[in-house]
Amino acid sequence: MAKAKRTLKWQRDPEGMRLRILEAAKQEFSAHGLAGARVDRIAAKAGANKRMLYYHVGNKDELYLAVLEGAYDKIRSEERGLDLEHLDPPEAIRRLIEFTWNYFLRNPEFLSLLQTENLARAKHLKKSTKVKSMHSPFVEMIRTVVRRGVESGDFQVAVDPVQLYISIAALSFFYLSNSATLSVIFGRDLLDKKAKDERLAHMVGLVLAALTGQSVALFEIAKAPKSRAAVAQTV
Amino acid sequence: MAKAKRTLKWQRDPEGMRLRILEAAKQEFSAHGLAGARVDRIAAKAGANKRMLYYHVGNKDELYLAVLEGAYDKIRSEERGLDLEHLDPPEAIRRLIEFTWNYFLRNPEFLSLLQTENLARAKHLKKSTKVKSMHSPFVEMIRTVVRRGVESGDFQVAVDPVQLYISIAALSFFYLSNSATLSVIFGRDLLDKKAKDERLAHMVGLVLAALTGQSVALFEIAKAPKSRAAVAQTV
DNA sequence: ACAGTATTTATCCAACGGGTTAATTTCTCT
DNA sequence: AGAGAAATTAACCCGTTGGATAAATACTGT
Repeated sequence: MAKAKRTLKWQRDPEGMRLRILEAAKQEFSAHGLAGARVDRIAAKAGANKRMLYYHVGNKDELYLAVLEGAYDKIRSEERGLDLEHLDPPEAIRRLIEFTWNYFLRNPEFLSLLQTENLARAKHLKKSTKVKSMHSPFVEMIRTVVRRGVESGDFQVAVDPVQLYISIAALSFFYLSNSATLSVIFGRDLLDKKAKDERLAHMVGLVLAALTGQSVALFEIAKAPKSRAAVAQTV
Repeated sequence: MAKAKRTLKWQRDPEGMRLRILEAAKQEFSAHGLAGARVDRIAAKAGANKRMLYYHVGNKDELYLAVLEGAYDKIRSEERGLDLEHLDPPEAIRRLIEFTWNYFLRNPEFLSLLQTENLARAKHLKKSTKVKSMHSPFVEMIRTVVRRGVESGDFQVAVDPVQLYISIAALSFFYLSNSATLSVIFGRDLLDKKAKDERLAHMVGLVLAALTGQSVALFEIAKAPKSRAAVAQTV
């Protein structure tokens, strides 16, 4: 009460409101998909009136696209922060895998949004001029890392960087985005600490072994799960 | 007109009707997700009345679960048909990757259904007693293949079969389920013949190189896309 | 201080969509 | 044949939902 002015019925804050709306929309769309998302819930979550969504962003579809573009924007900008140029090739690849894995872990909504958009066959993304111009810097990074690796003799073969990029993303993405069904099927929790550590070790080991021809130390960890079975538990 | 009896208003065909409903539901759910699916459209597609869905299967959720269970049922039964016991380890792994890839290609609805279910955090699958008992036979298959490979010296290291299974699935799954957004981002069609051939070659090469320590012939194809790559395939 | 504009609230509504009710038609068994 | 059960149709119900309209309230510059 005793704060600055006295509490008015409401204050203006267009920028803040827009951000809160987009954040709420991100939550809602990633939790329920496009069709399952409820405009009213987004409004409520943003502490706003439903009319505000239309006023500040647009209708449901525009809202969704804005969220999607924001998500791409965010990952691309983080990707740019990671420079692999000065690392030796195997270390650069390891770093890349770790970044991808951790980014997905820290931003589960990103995974959900991509799933949702792919379910829609990228119908919305195709309309976005924004996203099409945001190339991932990774592909070129990988290209030079691979070239350096081959030249130095660290890597036994030159892979197509796009394929490698997709594979690295795939190994993390699928594990995390499908962890719910996989956990049911395998009857164990794929998201507990130990399982996650093992997964990261496995991925790094797999990719580096393929590139260098030598199985990496970390790969071995996954190898002999001394079989008090890796489990830990689910549901 | 001049057929068998004369055309009655309608014939009875409970089993056929049930199948048509489930098939239509599979299409609808995989195309639009759970929330996006329309019960009326399923009925129309099945050449039936909406009431029939409820009569033969149940409400929307039950319909969805039946479809999901059917999808798992199908892949598990095909998996069982694949026996890798008599192949030498590297060949068995290659076979496994090819099967997975081709199955996903031939059954795109399976991918969509899994995405949908994971978006729902496997809420429905958890309720299915059926699916929980249908363990994939792959894990045990892989375990013995890996053991044989290590013993014979073909493989340089013993991987955890669950991790390997997930990785093999991941490499195909992600590429296909996310091909829509990836195609937009890379500005090229990941689903044309050439791209698919290269992808399969890359996956086989990656996994086998990791296991054996030697880069496989096929791996090279991806590198220098001379592309008349292996394969035979699909769709 | 006040006029004009930007921001927010309070209601409303028409279409949609899942599900239900009740009547109708075909089949089967005796 | 014909009665009872099974399968199918047709019509309706009603809460939900995206979106729109109009009025109120807070700012801004002059």
